[in-house]
Parts: sequence; structure tokens; C-alpha cells
Amino acid sequence: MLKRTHTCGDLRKENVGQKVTLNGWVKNWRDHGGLIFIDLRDRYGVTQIVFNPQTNHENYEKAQALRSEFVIAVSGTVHVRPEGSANPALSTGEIEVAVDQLEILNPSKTTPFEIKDNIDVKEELKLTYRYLDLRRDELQNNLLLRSRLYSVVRNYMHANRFVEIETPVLMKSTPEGARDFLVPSRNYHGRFYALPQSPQTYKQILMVSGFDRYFQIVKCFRDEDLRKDRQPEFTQIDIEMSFVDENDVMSVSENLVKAIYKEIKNTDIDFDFPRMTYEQALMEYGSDKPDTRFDLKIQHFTSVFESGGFKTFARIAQEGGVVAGLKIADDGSYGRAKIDRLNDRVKSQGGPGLAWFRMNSGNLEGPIVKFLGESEKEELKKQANLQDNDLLFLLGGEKEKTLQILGNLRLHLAEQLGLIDENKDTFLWVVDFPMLEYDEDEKRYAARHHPFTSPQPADMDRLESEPASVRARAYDLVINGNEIAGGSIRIHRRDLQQRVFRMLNISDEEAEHKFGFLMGALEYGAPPHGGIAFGFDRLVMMLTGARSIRDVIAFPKTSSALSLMDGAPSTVSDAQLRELGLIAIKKDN
RNA sequence: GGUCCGGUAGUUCAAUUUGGUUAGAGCACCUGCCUGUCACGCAGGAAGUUGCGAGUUCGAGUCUCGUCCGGACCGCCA
Repeated sequence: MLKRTHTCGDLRKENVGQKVTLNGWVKNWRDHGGLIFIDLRDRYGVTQIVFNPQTNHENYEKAQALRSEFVIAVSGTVHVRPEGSANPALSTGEIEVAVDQLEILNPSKTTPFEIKDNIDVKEELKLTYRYLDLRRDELQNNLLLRSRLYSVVRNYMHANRFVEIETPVLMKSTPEGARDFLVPSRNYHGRFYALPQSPQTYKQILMVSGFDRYFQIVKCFRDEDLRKDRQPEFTQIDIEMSFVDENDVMSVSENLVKAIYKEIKNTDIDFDFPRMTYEQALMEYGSDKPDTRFDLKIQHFTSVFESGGFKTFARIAQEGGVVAGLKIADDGSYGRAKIDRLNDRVKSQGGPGLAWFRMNSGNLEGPIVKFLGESEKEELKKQANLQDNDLLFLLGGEKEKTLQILGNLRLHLAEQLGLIDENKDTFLWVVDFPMLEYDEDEKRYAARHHPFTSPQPADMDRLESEPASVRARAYDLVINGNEIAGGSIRIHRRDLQQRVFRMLNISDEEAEHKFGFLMGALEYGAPPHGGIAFGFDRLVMMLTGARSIRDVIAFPKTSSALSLMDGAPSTVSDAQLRELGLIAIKKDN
């Protein structure tokens, strides 16, 4: 074949007169009868090539067969384009290649969708023909940026004396947390490996081994349902450090993020990332990952309704719940129907009815105004600082749940009202997380982060007496309302680890069975250590502006966890199952 | 596991609130013409199991039920 001397993004005026060879795909063809133009594409760019029957009639005849997405090789001479026919939209737009040799390397069937940007095609079709979708600039650019990000991260980590170590993909199942993907063992029927939810235990053990500063860009697997920012397999930048406290890990992380923004976006971040406690995040933003690109904070009115005429709110207030809400300036578009849709939204998230008030010429209006006394109305107006045309949405109920629903409503309203400045980036550390959260289904407390997270020293004496009040030495990095990284200072002593397992209602036997290897390691001079893990795919989403995690992963799964291109997961032969000692049971639908 | 939205030529959509003649259009595709286009242009053409399966009806793209697939969300994601 004719091998390329240049890529389709290389040639400029300076190359005029040179004899060159290009390889690429036919992006577009324009047959003028006496002259054929082809836009030839590779991942570097697009170059126009011209077939002229007077230059070479045989080639010209051959070129008439060219269609979209044929792969070809052409040799020819670089020409300046005639006066007035340059294309300023192309970096190669001042030149073209006059072809004197054409080789069709492979024809192409008509593609199921056009290979161009801003196409509007069903996700299903794009995923089935992923190799075609990946030819589009948008996805190419995403993956090229992703590739650069690997490099930036590795450079930064190596420059800061971190050691890159691979940990096993086949490991022991530790079913605290997410559901494991299991891999049956052929050698030991009835036993299973698990794919790592994260290399957590391995990296802690590497600290025990003295590796001091570890990192890895690593695949993690969680068998849970998907979202637009969640895939069952995803990539983390996994980091662990010895002889450190929270500030050391956060500082390394901040500087990594700053290096990334500098290298990828050429943006200097010259401030320290602000910190916010979990409590404040929940109270003001209804989220543990507040989007601080806009204000619209949650306002609290529990005390206003405590002894008032609206019995529902009064009862909630007296029983320790909250009454809180969001105030927006209505541009006149919030009619009854729109408010009803907001209400449906709240209800679909398990919330109660959404109460609302409107300020109209100094008067408070709304369906529950009639239950309120004069002093309550005045107090509400005053505390909410209600001005004319302000709309106030209120929700009452159990604290955490109510605030979370308001947090979701806050994001929704911000989108509706166009409050989010897409060009702004906000960085935030959320700290002082509670150690535990209550698991309604299992009626017990579970670790909010993971069971190896150290409690805060000040709360240590309440581990047994008041576990719900114990805060963790954990920290999350939030960028534009996305949880980008999360980590903690770990427990490095066996006795404390054992106390925490007991606090989590994990018996000594169970702890030994599941995590005995880790606790054993803690008994041999485990140094104080802590770390963090970044969601690599989410970082790429942030940096590319991708709307879905599928757009930053080469071969993603659908929201029902299927791979449409290759058909995974698939059935396997009885022989394969027999070898593994397995029997497949069909799911009865 | 649940809720909502969607599935009609290759593709993106349409098909009169309320079931009724031969299911239309843009792009793509095919044929012909065209020497400066780059969203080339002009003329013509082909293209449909309305996701699948039942049901209601004289009659179903349209209504009902089931099912599959895509998407978003809730649960889940230590």
C-alpha cells in the first residue's frame, strides 16, 4: 500500500510543490462531473484532495466510485488552492492535494448514521456501531483529552515521588458496600474471586509494606445500577500516603487538580479550595456535593411553624423534623401547571406535597396561607425576606430526606432559571462527615465512607455510647456539584479497627473472616496513613463538558448494563459452566 | 425492584383534539447531468413486518394488556 508521508492535519502552504501521500477516510465527496473533491479525514484533521481527468484520467474514473467512509491512500502534489477558494474553517484550508495515484484500501457500506458532529441519532444505534461513533470529532476529542490526562496525572505523581503499583483484579469478595462482580474459581468449585470495588485494602497494605506514597490509575467494578455519571466499570486515580494527616492528602490532591487544569485547560487556579462541613452542605444545599456555582440556598423556617396553625408543619417541627424551602424570583412563568410539575417531581422522590407561597402586592398568597395566623405570616415574610413576585417553596419532614429533596429541587430550579454559569468552575472540600449512616432496610448503622475510615479523635470516646454523632476523618472534593474525589485518614491500629467493626455491628468472627488479612497487617508496624481516590471518568467529563459518562469511555454499557456492540453479557456453553461447577438458573419473569 | 419519556423508510421526524382511502417530508442512498466545490448544485428514483406478541373493533401507526430495547430519575452506588 501507499504509506502516508503526512497526516490529514499536517499540510500547509509551506508544503506546496511537495509530493505527498495521505491515508484516511472519505469524509465527504463532491463530484462536479469534470472534477472530484474529496475531504480526507484522519484523527489529525481533514485535507481536501482533487481528482482532475486532465491530470490522470484513469484515477479520475476510479475516484468516481469513492463514497463516504472508504479508506484510501493517495499520492499527489500539494497545490495552493485557486484564489478565493481557500477554506478558512480548515487548518489545511489553503492547500489541496492533486492526486496522481489512488489506492482504495477498503470500501465501506453506507453507514447507519452519518459520521459528523452534532448528529441526532438514537443512543442505541450509536452504541451498536460504536466504532463508527468513535470516528466523530466529539468522541475522538474526548478520548484524546482522556489520554492526555493519564499522562498529566502520571507526570505529576511521579514528580512527587509516588510509586505506581498494580493491584490484583481478582481478589477476595468483601461485600461491605457495593455489590461485587464475582468470578467463579475453576480450581475450587463453589469459591469465587471478586473484581475490586476499589483497591482499598491493597493500598493500605502497601503502606504497611513501606511504599509510603502509592498511586495507580485503576479500573474499579461495582455491580450497581447505572446513571449518566455511573458505569459498572470505571477508572479511579487511587492514591495513598503514609505519615500524613488530612491536610497532606488534601494538599497533594489540590495541587494535582491545579496541575490538571493548568495542563489541560491552561487555567491557573491561584487559590486554596474552600472547605465546608457536611452539616453546612446538607443544611444550605441539601447535598453532600453542593453545586456552589450559584447561590439559591435552602432557607429554614422550622421555628416559624412550630406552634402555628398549619398542623402538618407544626407536628413535623415538634417531632424534630425540618420545614425548609427555596425562594426564587418568579419571572411570571411559574403558573399553576408548572408548580404542579415541580410537585410531581418532589413526590416522585418520595417527598410530601410541596407547599408554596407567592408575594403579591405585599400579600402572602398560596394554598396554605389560610391556616396561618397574622404573626406567622409576618414572621415568614420577614425571615424569607419576601419581595413582590417572590415565590417560596416549602417542604416539611424528616431532616436529611427533606433537605436532600430540596437539594434536588434546587438543582432543577437552577437549571430552569438558567442560574448555572457553565464557564465557571467551583472547587470545594466537604469535610466532617458523620462516620455512620442508618440503613433503613437492614435496621443498622453502616459506614458512610468505608469501615477503614478513622473516627475524629475528639469523637473517639463516643464510639460506643453515641455512634451516630461520631465524625469521620473523611473528605470529598466537589467540583461544580460533582463528587470528583473522596478519601480519608485510615485506621492503622488493630484495636481501633476492631472497635469500629463492632460499632458497625460486624462481629469479631465476621471481621476476622472478611478482613483478617488487613487486621493482621495492622499488627506489624502499620504506619499512620490516608489517601483519596479520584473518579477519572468524571474528571474527563468535567474537562470535556461531556453530558454522559458514556461519552468519555471508549466502549460503555447502556443504562441496563448491556454492551450493545459485542452483546455482553452473553450465555456460555454448558461445558464452560460444568468446568466451573456452576448451574445457570433462568430468571423467571 | 419502581416511576416517567421514547421506539414509524438507512436516519431524524410527521401522520387533524376524537381509530377511517395508497403512512409523508428533510438528510442519507441509487441513477443521470455538471471543472472550483467544501452543507456543492440540478433532474429523476428506490426505500416501510409502524420494536415484538396478543386483544378490542367492520377497520389499529393511533385504543388496551404483555414483552423487549434506549434514555432520565428513585431505590441502590461502604
